[in-house]
Amino acid sequence: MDIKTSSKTKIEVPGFILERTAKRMKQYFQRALASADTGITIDQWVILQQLHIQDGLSQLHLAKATYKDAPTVTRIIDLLCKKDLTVRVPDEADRRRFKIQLTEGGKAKIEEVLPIVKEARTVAWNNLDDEQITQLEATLNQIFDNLEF
Amino acid sequence: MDIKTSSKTKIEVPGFILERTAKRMKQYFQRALASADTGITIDQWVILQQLHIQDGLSQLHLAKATYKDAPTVTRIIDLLCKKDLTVRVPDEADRRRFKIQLTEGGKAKIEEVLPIVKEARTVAWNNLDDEQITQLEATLNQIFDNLEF
DNA sequence: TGCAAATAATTAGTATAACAATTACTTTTG
DNA sequence: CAAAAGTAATTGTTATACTAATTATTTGCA
Repeated sequence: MDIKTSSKTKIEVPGFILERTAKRMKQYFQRALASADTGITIDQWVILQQLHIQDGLSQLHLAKATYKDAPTVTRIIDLLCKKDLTVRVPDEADRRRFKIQLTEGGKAKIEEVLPIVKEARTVAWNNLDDEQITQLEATLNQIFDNLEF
Repeated sequence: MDIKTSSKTKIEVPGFILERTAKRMKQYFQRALASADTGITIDQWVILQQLHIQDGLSQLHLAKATYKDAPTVTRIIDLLCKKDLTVRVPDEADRRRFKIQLTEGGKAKIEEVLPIVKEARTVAWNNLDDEQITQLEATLNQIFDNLEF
């Protein structure tokens, strides 16, 4: 019995396909970062990338922008700070907050990692035309909106 | 500054949309299971569902069928066995293996959970026609294949 | 103004996931 | 047939995610 190729013995609902594709994509990006010895994970990259777009965000802003929750962001920032890629700057306007800022090392890390991520993207979207990607985004966003809570 | 609605300050590449949609879907199903007090997680459900399709699979077969890795399956089976939903039956043809079998409780749990999962699915696929779902599956499978390793 | 409610960050506990390494067993093959 | 190679399950470590609870601070409202 070969589970890998039998069709009647596999879960094939769209949700499962979505889940496994997202998982493999994440794994692929993760391995690309690991084999290039970047020293960061894909989730840490997502935070760095967000800071690249807009530096000095609070942790809660980062959480909302990246769809991660607050405890997760706390721990990712802990790791990024330990690696000297970011710093927590107290927000003097609200002493509960920090502004998370990229260090010079953090900015350098972004320059280092960006080509690796772009290369992985070209692999992922290979054989897909713009129309398909647009359609994919629209459908995914519809599902996302359906599941608003 | 409202991060939630500003478009220029958000990461909007297709991979990010895929990731966040898969994450929200998983979260939605997870909450449906939790609020109905099923006592299982969505990942445990995936294993149960696979056993429902084909009972008595080895852990490695389960891993391949569900795209989880072996250690993850070991730990999920540990939990399912602790809840008396499955049992590890030694495979006398190969003493390295177990056959994972549903208990009566496991079968009952599947009957209990299936309607909850089906209901969540109708919410997820709301506003999508069959053509869109077919297209979505095809595109996702193309991406999945692109990232074969 | 003062106190209750809300907010930002953190901590703790459990579950999932990747990877590496280990143990026990089976298959290959020399 | 015995040693080597391969396989199934497990264990350990690190990271991410969700929930709940805690602390510190700020805001809202009576």
